[in-house]
Amino acid sequence: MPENLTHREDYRKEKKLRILEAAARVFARRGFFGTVVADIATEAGIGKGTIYEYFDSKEDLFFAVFEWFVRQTGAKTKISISALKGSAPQRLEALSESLMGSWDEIRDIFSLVMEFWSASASSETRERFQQAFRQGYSDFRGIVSSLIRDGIERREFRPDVEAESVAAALVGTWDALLLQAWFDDSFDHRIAAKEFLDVVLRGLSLQ
Amino acid sequence: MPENLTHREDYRKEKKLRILEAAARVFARRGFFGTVVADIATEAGIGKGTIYEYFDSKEDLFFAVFEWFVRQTGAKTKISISALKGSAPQRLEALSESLMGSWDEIRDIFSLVMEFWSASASSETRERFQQAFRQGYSDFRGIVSSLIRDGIERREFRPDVEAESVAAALVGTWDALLLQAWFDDSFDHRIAAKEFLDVVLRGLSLQ
Amino acid sequence: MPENLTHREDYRKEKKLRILEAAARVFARRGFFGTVVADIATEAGIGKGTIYEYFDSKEDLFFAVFEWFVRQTGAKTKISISALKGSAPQRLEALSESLMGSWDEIRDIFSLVMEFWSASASSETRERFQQAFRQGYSDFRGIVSSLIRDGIERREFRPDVEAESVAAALVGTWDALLLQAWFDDSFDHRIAAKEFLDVVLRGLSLQ
Amino acid sequence: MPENLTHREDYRKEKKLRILEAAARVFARRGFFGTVVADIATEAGIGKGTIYEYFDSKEDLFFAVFEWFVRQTGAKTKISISALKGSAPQRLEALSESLMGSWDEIRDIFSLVMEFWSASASSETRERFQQAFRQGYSDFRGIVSSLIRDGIERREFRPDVEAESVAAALVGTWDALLLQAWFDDSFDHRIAAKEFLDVVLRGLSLQ
DNA sequence: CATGAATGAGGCTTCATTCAT
DNA sequence: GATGAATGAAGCCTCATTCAT
Repeated sequence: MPENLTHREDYRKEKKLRILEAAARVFARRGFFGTVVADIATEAGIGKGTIYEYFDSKEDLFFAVFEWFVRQTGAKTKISISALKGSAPQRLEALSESLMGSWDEIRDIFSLVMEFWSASASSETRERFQQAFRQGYSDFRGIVSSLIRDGIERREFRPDVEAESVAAALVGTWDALLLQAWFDDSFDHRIAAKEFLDVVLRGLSLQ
Repeated sequence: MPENLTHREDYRKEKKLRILEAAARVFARRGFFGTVVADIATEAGIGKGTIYEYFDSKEDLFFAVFEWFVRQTGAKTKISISALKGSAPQRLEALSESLMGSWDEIRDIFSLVMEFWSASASSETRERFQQAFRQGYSDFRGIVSSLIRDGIERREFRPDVEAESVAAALVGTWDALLLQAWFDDSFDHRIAAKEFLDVVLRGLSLQ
Repeated sequence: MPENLTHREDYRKEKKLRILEAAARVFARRGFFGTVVADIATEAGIGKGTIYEYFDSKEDLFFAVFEWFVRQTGAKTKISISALKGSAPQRLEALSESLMGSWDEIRDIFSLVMEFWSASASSETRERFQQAFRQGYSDFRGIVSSLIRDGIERREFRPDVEAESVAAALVGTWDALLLQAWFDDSFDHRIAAKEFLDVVLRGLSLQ
Repeated sequence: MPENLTHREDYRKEKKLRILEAAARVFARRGFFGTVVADIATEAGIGKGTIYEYFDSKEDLFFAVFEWFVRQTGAKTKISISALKGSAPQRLEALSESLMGSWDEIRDIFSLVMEFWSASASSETRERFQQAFRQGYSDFRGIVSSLIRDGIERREFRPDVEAESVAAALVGTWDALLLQAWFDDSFDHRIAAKEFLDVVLRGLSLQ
């Protein structure tokens, strides 16, 4: 019986994931308000009613997609960051390149991020989303600032650098460069990131 | 009669502006989809139908707000930039402070910007909005990069600096810092901007 | 003063007629429900509000157009009929040709007739219109049947002919032939009327 | 599963028909523009939204009613005509009586026909309806004219009769007699048709 | 568990009519 | 008298959600 339950749970979990993936695609394509629940069902190859067996509402599903997406992205980022080697500047460069390089993956879901932002700007879920964003940005800022502090301790960066501020700005820069790439195909965010980080690293350096 | 016509036209133009302002407030508060046309009418203190005497549709009104907003912001920015004096680094600092300082004004309309982004992420108006954003970013990038090139020519910045890339990144950074401030009250974007620009200017400097 | 009043009345009467004519054109073009009062004003080259100085409502105007049209058509028909000369068969033929021949004039207002019919099929004015139609048809039937009775008395038609029935049918035939011509350009109602009347006259004749 | 599908399809088809019938009643009662979609739903005993599960729009439903009605009427007429026996004159008399006799059935849907005419006189569907009318009239004309040609061949009618013209006129006469009966209760279309056909048949006869 | 038929609240938009100028 | 700006009732349609099968 426990095994049975487990099987059933596995089944549900897998199905839930299928719906999640389908929903992510449709939301990214059409936006939250532009998306019709029936479309998600069609995309997932199931009946309309089935979605409500797994999620309470369209909004609930939307937020589940959001959380799933954030968790996924966060996990990937943490893994790639923890794998970084070398000096602080080298690690920052590697991080930047990793972020900018994942563009091809990110571009498909950037529309989704825009939707999350949008949802955070309106509707009652505003607070819910804002908090999640706050958290996500904060986590990332923390990682980068600890990396910078590490550099300061190792005497790779100037001691009077405000790690928190620089981290916040850098995170923002990367985000905004991806944004510019998103709505402007001709914009090369990789070069911009590389050149800019060069300047920043020089500014951080002891000399 | 020409005078009469002029009067009428003035009247209509002014009324259109009043509706625009009311719409901007409501759209900022509730988002495009969260906004009900009746709310805009109430906010403007007029009847529902009157809006349709001045705008073809809710979407039309929304885009009109957008264009009006972009035009306004763009004009203000250009004026404040043209007024900048001093060396290139000084001008960049002044620009940064000016942007970050206008936060109190901007914060009220940032929600509106989010809405425009949102609208650009979905629906058929996507292209319309994306292009406007592209243009806006591109304009601003151009201003900042010419400022940097100016600095290079004046030997205030290193000659091997990629003005375009740095400009794109800086513009993005400011944008993203405002964004972080927008959804995180405890985040001090002014300090972050100041500290970060310090680093960047040091990185740009000849030494 | 009486002269003054007369002038004013003349002015009003003429203006009313201008509105009537404009309304007839627009109603014929777009139908009652498809017509927007503003269009009539534009067509008449006046302001929207002015119409309500001369007519109580859109429906009132519509009915006024109808009555004006019926009066006009009726008057014309009576005149042309009273001018008919010759034997009863000859007068029927002349009448038929006159009716069918006025097609080029009628075709432009047939849409209007359709609208009147339509209005009679729906809305509260149903009864109003139905009665007018009844009256119009009845008048015309009366004219034709008296013409036929005249023929019977003159021994040009068989004595056992039911004048009323034949008149009703003939009137209907002409009406329906014009209708067919109206929605089928390739249909030649003149030939059909002529050939058919030939048969009918032969059927009415003593031999 | 195929059986299941068939069941579902049957169910939908039947439901669609129920809506069609309800819509026909309401449209006949109130006209196209006078009809509110909610009324149809009430008449059909279903919810407003359900109608849109089966028809794309009010106009679509209206045209579906029209087609259904035309198909039904056409089918009935063809059947009754093919069942006619006897000489050509006898068959024409039988046809006339059959048409005039079905008045009690027709009267309830004549309002509907008026609505179709109305719809054909306005809006973009004009062409759609006009063509259907053209077709219907043309079909009927064809049937009657072949009946007449048959009579000519059998030497029951004069050889110089223009079958097409007479057919067109006869069809029109019947139509118009029903029309007169529709808006004038006191008008006896049966007698008029009988008496008139007498005259026409006499006119068609060899003597 | 899965489904899709049914629903009705709610939103955008139209337009006849009014009325201040 | 003439005008057109203003209005709000009313209608079509969408779509998230429910629920019987």
